[in-house]
Amino acid sequence: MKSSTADFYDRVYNVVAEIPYGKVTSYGAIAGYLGVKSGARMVGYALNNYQTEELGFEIPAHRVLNRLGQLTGRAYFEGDSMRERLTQEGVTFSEEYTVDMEKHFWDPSILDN
DNA sequence: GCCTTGACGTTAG
DNA sequence: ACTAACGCCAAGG
Repeated sequence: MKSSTADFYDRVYNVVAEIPYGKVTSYGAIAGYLGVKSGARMVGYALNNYQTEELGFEIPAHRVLNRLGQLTGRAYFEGDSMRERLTQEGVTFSEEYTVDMEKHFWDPSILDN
């Protein structure tokens, strides 16, 4: 099978779409799950590309944070919609723009189980 | 076709 | 413990 970049993006969207309500994960976790350990930046790039392309179904990109739980992509959302959505889902913040991922972290690996 | 930038992560100082 | 730099891969200029 041929591994193209579009494939990688598609898998990113698929994984992100599986993130449960009130849970969050990191770019690195997704990249690692997809087998591209050093592709954390590509995950974020994929999400950015998704917003512009818009494939037809929405994905909870606001539940994807960096490994520190910081909402690094909040600038790409309207105002504080990212933080507001997470708060609305019951996600707690250790700081204004830092999620307490110790309690809400979701590991993509559970998809294999 | 080369150089810069970027929703990250790890290692070195 | 904190800050700086490098590595990673893809896209745009």
